Order: sequence, then C-alpha cells, then structure tokens
Amino acid sequence: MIAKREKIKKTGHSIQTETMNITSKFLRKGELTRAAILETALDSASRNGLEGLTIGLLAEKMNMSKSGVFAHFGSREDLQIEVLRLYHHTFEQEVFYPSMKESRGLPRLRSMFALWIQRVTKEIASGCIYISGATEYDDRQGVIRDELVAMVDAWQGALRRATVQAMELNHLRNDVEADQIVYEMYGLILALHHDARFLKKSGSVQRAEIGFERVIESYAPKAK
Amino acid sequence: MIAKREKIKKTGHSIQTETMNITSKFLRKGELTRAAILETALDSASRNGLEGLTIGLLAEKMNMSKSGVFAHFGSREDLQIEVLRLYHHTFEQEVFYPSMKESRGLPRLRSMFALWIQRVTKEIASGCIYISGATEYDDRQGVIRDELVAMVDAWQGALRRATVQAMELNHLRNDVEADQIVYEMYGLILALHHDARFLKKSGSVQRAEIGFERVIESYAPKAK
DNA sequence: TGTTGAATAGTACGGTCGTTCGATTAATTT
DNA sequence: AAATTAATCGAACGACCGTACTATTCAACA
Repeated sequence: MIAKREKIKKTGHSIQTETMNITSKFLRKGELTRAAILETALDSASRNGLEGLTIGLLAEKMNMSKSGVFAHFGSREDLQIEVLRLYHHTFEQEVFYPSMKESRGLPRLRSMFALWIQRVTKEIASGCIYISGATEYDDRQGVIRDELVAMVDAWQGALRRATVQAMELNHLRNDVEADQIVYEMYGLILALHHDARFLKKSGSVQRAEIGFERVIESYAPKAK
Repeated sequence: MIAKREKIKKTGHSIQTETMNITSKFLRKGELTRAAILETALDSASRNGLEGLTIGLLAEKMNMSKSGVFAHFGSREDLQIEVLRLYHHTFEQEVFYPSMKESRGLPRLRSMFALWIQRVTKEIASGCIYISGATEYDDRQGVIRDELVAMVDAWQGALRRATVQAMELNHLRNDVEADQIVYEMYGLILALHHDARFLKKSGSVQRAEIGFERVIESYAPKAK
C-alpha cells in the first residue's frame, strides 16, 4: 500500500541515491543487508586493501553463508567496485562538499587540506583506500584500477581548480604551476599516511600542517 | 683444489657478502640458482608486492618445480625476508653509500635525495618495495613488518642525521625540527611514486626536484 | 670412476579462494 | 491465507596456495 518499493538505481558516479538511510522502511530486506554487507566490506577493505577483501571472511563477519553474501553482487569484482564507490561517496561528503561551501581561493583550499587531514587521521586506524589502492593497482589493469584512477584524478583536479582560483584571486603567486602545489600537498598527505599508519609515529599531523603552511607561505604573493 | 668453497653467511643486516658476483666459480650450483631465484623474486615482488609473491609463479618463471624452489628457503616467509634484504642491499649500494662519500651537510643531503629520486625513477616500471610494503604491512604484524619498519626507520634516520649535520654546518636553519625536513622529503618521494607509477603522470620527477629545492630554500639560513 | 651428498622433481594433503546450482526458507504481494 | 517472488543456505567444483614427504637426478669430491 504505502510501501511503494522503488528500485535504487546506481547511476555511475552519482551520489544522489536519496538520503540512503539504512533504516528506511522503503527498502526491501535484501537491500538492507546489502548495505550492511557493503559497510562491513568497506571496513575490511580499508584495513586489508581491496585485494585483501574476501567473500569468505566477509560472510563470517556477517554471520552469513558465502553464497548468501555472494548473491548480492554478481562477482567479487563488482563487490570491490561497490566498496570503492561507497568510499568515494563518504570522501565527497566529508571532504569535498563541505569545502565547496567555503569562499573561493585560499579559504577553500585550506579547508580542503584540513578536512583531508582530518579524514586521513580518522583513517589511521583503518586506512585510506585511495592510498592503499594506489600501490595495489599501480601495475594491475582492469575496471577497478580505471575507477580508482578516475577518482584520484577527480580529487587532484578539484585541488588544482581551487589552487588556480587562489592564484586568480591573488592569494597565491601565479607564476608557478598549480600542479606543483597540488603535488606537494599530496605528498604531505601521503607522508602522513605513511608515518602515522605504517611507522606509528606521533606528531605526523602537525608536520603535515606545518608543511602546508610553508607551502602556501612560500607561494604567497610577493608584495603586500 | 683451488675451489675452496665457502659458505656465504647471511649476517643480519650486513651487506658485506663479498662482491657477491653471480658468476663466481666459488659458489656451488645450489647457491647459484638460489641467487637467481632471489633476483627473479625481487623483480616479482617489486611488481606485485611482497604479499603477491608466490612460489608457484616463481617456479614457473624459473622453469623449476615448486618444491625445487621451495627447498632453497625454509618457508615462504623466509623467502620474503630474503627478498626484502636483497632490496635493502641494493638500496644501500645505490643510494646510501655513494652519498656518504659526499661532504657532510647540504651536499650529502642533496646527493641522498638525488640518488633516491634516481632509484625511484628507475623503479617506476617495477616499484619500490619500501613504499608498497608500507601499505601492505601497515596493519599486518610479524617478522616481515618488523624488518621492513627497521629498514625504513634506518633510512629516515640517515636522512635525519644528514639534515642535522647540515644544520650544524649552517647550511640550514637550526630552529626547525630535522624531522620536519625529513618528513617533507619523504612526502615528495611518495608523491613521485604515486603520480608516476600509479597515475602514469609525466613531469613528476621535476616536481619532486622543484619541491626539494623549495624545501631547502625556505629552510635556508637567514643572513648571508 | 665410483661414491656420497646436494639439488631438484614428483606427488599428495589440507586450506582457501571465487563461483555455480539446486533446495529451502523468509518476506512480500494478491 | 494462499501464492509468488526474494533472500539465503548448503554442497560441490576447479584452481591455486604453502608445505611435507619420497624418489630421482646431478654435481662434487676421493
């Protein structure tokens, strides 16, 4: 009657699948557990990498049979891609969209970096799939790699646009390549992930912040 | 008679196993093939990660039986450790030792970075095990992780010492943490590996160099 | 050159992997 | 409540994994 079930369409990179609340009464049970599986899978992939994601282990964590889990995704590869898209979604929600509300130029760029750090810091216990995926799929080829590259490209593109705008607004010198600044920002985050997560070093967040300040300082416009 | 065979001793981190030329007549055949296996294994691990290293695939590449390959190492883990040590060895030979011949301070630090870049550039086709290993073993625990952490720690320590010496010699300001500079250098290399190897971007080497120059410039002593 | 020990091959075992398929149970609609 | 469809399970398959054993081949030395 009231419950007119509507198929959730997965529209490529779009994130607009309604509010997508897991407790919605409009979702059939299968879609409920599917979402739950995906969240568990995301957690597992964050820890052990996308290639370390295994249907057997996932089934165990979900108290389900292997085939029960499998039935929700046509293949392991499809599962991996869904996980990747879910990660992309949360990254956009936590980092990209909030930063877009900041005013153009340096404030926005600052926000992007700060939220990015915040995200990676939260992930120190688990791990960033963009980063672990980069080393997992640097040689492999296939759909997963393509999707992953597209996402990272998109994020670097967003950083580049924000940097260019900061240059146009004279928040940064405009005689340097924007890509150079993006490169250095990315390096600071990679080092954060490396030192904090792999080496278990403390103080890495502060080093990333100091490094960033120095980047925008040394690329600051000459005169005042 | 002439051929007094001497067992090659593997002495922990030591690299001094003579010149270790593969064609040496003083090696018994088994040690010959063992070395050959190790080199193939290093190549494979550079491409697919240490965890992607498989005895079956290795045997195939060597035109040997699985058990034939296996017999040279007590276990897969031992094989992985040997590969790791071999990589460590070449890294020391190509990057660390040559830099130590440079005079203390900035010249040495510059050399370390330049040779490091050179090494990673050569590795763009295959991959740096320190870097891929960092994401592979950031959650795992065991002997391999311990060894890997020790190696990376040692390298960062060497960078830190060189930086401190540069400060003492007034090549760099001494009111900053040396670890901060090491952190930023490491980030530049990680970004190089990321952009060149994963994203297949060109021009990354130059960005790393520019970034480095900017680092030592902004940490340069004030007055002249 | 014959003998001995090292090096390699062969085979098998138990495990885990992704995937298929038919049976079964549960949720949803009529 | 009955009928229908969705969701889940169980068992099995073939592939590959690391490892353990035994048998065989080959190199090293007397």
